[in-house]
Amino acid sequence: MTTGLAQADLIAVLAAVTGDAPRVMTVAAGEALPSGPFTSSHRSLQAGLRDWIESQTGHPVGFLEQLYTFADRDRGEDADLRRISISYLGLVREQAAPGAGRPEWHGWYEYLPWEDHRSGLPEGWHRLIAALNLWAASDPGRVQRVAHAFGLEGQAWNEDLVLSRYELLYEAGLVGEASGLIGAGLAGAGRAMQGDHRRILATGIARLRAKIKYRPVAFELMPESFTFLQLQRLVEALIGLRLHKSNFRRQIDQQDLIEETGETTAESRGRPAMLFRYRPAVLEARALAGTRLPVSRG
Amino acid sequence: MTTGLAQADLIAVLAAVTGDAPRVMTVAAGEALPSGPFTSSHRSLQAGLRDWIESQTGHPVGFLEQLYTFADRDRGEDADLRRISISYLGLVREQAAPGAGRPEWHGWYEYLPWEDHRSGLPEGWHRLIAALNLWAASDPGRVQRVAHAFGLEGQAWNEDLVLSRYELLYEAGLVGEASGLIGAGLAGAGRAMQGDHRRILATGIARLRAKIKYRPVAFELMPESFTFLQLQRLVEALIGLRLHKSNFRRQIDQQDLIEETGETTAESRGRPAMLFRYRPAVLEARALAGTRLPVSRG
DNA sequence: CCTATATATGCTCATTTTGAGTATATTTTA
DNA sequence: TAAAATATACTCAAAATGAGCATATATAGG
Repeated sequence: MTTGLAQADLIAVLAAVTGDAPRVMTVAAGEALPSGPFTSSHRSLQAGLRDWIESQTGHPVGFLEQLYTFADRDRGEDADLRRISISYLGLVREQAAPGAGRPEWHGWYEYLPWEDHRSGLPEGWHRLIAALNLWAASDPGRVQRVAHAFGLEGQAWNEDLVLSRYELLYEAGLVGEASGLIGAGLAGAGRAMQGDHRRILATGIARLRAKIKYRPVAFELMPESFTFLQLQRLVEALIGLRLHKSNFRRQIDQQDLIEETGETTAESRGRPAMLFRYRPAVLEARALAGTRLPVSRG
Repeated sequence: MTTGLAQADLIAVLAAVTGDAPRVMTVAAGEALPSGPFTSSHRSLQAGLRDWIESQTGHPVGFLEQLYTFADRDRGEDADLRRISISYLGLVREQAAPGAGRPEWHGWYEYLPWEDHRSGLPEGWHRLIAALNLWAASDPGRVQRVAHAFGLEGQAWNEDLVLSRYELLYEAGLVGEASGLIGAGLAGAGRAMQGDHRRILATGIARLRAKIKYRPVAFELMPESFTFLQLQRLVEALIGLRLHKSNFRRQIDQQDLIEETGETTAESRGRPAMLFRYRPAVLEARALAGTRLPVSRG
């Protein structure tokens, strides 16, 4: 056919953070991302998805951004009618699930355990790398790509390369979806999802990790008031790395992103921490990092 | 309807640079971006678009990346069947157009003249800003947004905010599309395009300007060998700003992105410049800028 | 009450990166 | 041969970053 008719779906990567566990909203007992047909009952994609998410989670979506549109033939069952999936990344302040449990939240490192480096190398890392290296050994190009994506052979671990890593594992047949068996596969290779949902999750995490460096998106996931350490733990959860405490502090308050509420926490032992709130007015006014280019003045 | 059936189109922002003029491929006498229905004769979106572009331009597309998927109701003529447009950004090394002229290349600042600050403030700038301010005056929020997007009132010009600026001009009714009249509008407000094509162009330019800061995409637009100044002029054309010559040099060769070919140019007067070539091998190996976060070692 | 421990917050300092400008080299043109 | 034009190389202050240490204020246990 040449008409361009297609079946259009929406699919969402909805992220929230509880304590130090980043989570993603799932359906089908944790084996799929929420999705559904794109109906014309809403003005726009964005507005429709927003309403739908709010009805599901019971809470407004602070941040919602289009991720990617997939339309590969092998995604469709019907050979004539193509399936187009438009994916979105949304950030919500997590709450107790409404209706006691329908949309389930799962820790996203269940699905991508090799992405969490907060406590050194994750469980199953060495076996996973060994298997990857075995697959790569025959081809110098593969060895190069694996070393780059996973930070081997003296190269630094780059937390943004989430999608490259997933794709390499997929090519190597090390994630369940590749063999068509959900839940199969190596220890350390994580839990599988239906179709290409885990790939979409990887895309969402990659986008979020990249974005957090130049846009204050972390605040979309925080409660109204919070301590510095809570903010740091949240960012660490998202990027899967530990941060340097006082340098993180310095960076945040140099940017004038937050202000004291005047109150302090009474929790835990140790000196009580000051509480801060986000200053959204600043967001628009700021130059937002921006240039790496040596712009000329005058 | 609730089936999610839709009419799917592809639309491309194809960019090239000639001398110091950035260009975009157009059809319909420069009033539209090239587009067409998405047919199932190709394995994937990307592959299909790539073939199509190569047949049109006669040259391979080096870089091709999905931009955004639009599906607003007001884009469709038929109320029942939604129209989904999947837009792409592609970079090509410009050549003489094949078939003597069918796909026309137009300088992209024809459409967005307020974006070119290489020679100070562009023509018509003051009238445009005056008109914007008039529109904004009634609402402090608008004043704030305009000042931020256009770098007024002490705020710095941020070359990445291409889309915000176009959207403000649209809201203010200062671009032709807003009134339904192509070619109408204020001097300095640029040439209009059909439908939302100019908005898609703005999206593409914004993406390219952002990307060039952390990915060596400029080389996709350069010839095989080139001088430092040619490279600088190309980057300046894309971001619409002048760069500091020796700092630009330093930045480029600190990154080991290029190497000498051993030859020099004989053109023009003055000392001949060394010729360089891009070292693509490095691309994969490099850490690619990355972190602005204070990652902790050990 | 005093001390050990835990957490929060502040400070220092060497190193690297950036911004801006100046100096030298090699060519063409008058 | 001098002047103009372009290319390439240095210099240096300011700002940002990375790493660690110091001080403040709480709790817990004796």
